[in-house]
Amino acid sequence: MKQYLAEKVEAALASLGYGGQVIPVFERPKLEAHGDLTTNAAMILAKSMGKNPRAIAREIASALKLEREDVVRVEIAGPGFINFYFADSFFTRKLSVILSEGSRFGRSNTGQARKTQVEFVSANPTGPLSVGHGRQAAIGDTIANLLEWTGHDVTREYYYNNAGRQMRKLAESTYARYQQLFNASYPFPEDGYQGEYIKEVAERLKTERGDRLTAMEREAALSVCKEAAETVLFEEIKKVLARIGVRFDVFFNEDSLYTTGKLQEVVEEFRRRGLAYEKDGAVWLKATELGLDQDRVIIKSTGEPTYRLPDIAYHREKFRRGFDLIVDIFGADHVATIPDVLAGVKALGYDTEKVKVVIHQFVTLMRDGEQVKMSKRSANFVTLDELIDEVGTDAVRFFFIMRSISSHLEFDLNLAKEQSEKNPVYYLQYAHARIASILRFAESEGVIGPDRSMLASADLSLLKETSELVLVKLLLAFPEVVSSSAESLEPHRVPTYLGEVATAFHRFYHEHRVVIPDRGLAGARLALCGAAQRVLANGLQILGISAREKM
RNA sequence: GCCCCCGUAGCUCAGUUGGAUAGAGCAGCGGUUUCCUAAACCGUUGGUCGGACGUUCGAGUCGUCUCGGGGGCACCA
Repeated sequence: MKQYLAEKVEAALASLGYGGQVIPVFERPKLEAHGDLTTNAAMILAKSMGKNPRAIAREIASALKLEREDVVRVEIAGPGFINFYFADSFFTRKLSVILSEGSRFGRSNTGQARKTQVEFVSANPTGPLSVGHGRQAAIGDTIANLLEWTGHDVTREYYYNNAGRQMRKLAESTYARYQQLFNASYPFPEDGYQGEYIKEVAERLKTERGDRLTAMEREAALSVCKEAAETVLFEEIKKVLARIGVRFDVFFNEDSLYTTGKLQEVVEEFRRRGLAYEKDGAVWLKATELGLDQDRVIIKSTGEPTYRLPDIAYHREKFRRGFDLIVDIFGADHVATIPDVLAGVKALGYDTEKVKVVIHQFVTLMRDGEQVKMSKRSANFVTLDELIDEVGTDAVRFFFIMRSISSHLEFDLNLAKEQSEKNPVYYLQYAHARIASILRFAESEGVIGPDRSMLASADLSLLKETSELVLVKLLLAFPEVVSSSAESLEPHRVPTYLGEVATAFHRFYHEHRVVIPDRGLAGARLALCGAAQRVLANGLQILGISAREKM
């Protein structure tokens, strides 16, 4: 419809001699009284022409040649908006599309099968996933879903490092806990990982290998400990991710960049371009030459790379693997590293416009109106696993997604657990279940058959009530919500929209009985119910939340 | 000192990429069920969009400054 109007308005503009000076853009007005679509083309034109916007709007409106019966009214309003009003039948007719497309309704091909990578979580296997990782997992997976729904060819990727200092510390911590099982006074490293999970790994080692590690050389034993800890922790991480419905296509090991010489290649490339130099025994990246405020070390004087070098090399690999769109999802604590990495990749000749960095803010857990203090050292550290235990997977995913990514997220544990109307997850699921119940009832009354195929043949023009039409229009907006949400990488728009759908449905349900003696109208209303259920189900699927038949 | 995010109703947050009279949920107050799920619906109270200046037909949205909260500025990741 936008397409049709755009053509007509452009033709009108051309006939008035305004051709090419403005591209008419249409949007849905906030207020229903302002029509179904509106354009501000006249106001934009007024600026460059120095004329009265309302006068131009009137010119355009009278030059419009609309032959369709779908547009019932064109109005000039406010400072110079041109508002278009469509016939109710235009909307109700399109409702059948929802039923015929079913689980595909809302999908589009705006992504044009572009090879897309979404990198998220990327936690090193040094401990259990935190609540913050949980938010990232939910955001990443939902963005990946949205990109799939808009026709991208998506790879979900997890980047991790099982080498380096942190893992060394993990090995030493595990080794110490293992030794303590035989000798309680064995010293624990000062900056070791305190968590209980380390003790569990040690116990497991004891079960599997007895005391044999105590007799081994320290380095050899450490290597066994490292491997054991890594294996156990990664299993745990994957298990928790699976609990909230997140799976990855690729686990990319940072270490592979070392063993295949990729890091060296990048350093050589920087040298060749005159962007690397040595100072104080370290290798520096001339970041100042790339527009940043200070040069950065990429290889320490010890010979070890800093995190920047592998990150740059990794991103270079992303490009080399042929991704057209690269989405990185990071927590707010990583913001500072991004400019360096992007500048480095750009210096290597890659188009960093293809990299979209999504930075999410932190999560605070609230219990009984008080903030739950979380620190890795203390005992009240809440893991993602524990959070899922407490509130369930649907609530976890919903709560992590419902706020905009750039906002701090206040996670109210009491609310998430509450099985009542206050809980926004239940509100959506209830709407879906309620519709399922209506359809079951209609079936038991013999109004529709078990396969529900007759919904598609209902006479939708019978839908004339306000609350019916409000719902119809909202349902038809779903594909646009999906595509704009995907394009802007803002998954929170989906739950916001679904909440509106649920509200519109509940209102319709409250005002009008569905299963009524008038079989024609009953059929139309059942079709509307079916369409609403479909939109809710598809939306919930994008969010990775279950759509329930009963509650 | 510098960089990033946030500041909108008592609380938690939306706000269609600069549009028309700033919205929702919760909390408060008042209503709705002989009927397909009341985990629902309706009405109502509540605002200097942190503040100042600017950009323009038009600013919650953009720019500069400022105040407050959070995060970050290593040869840690």
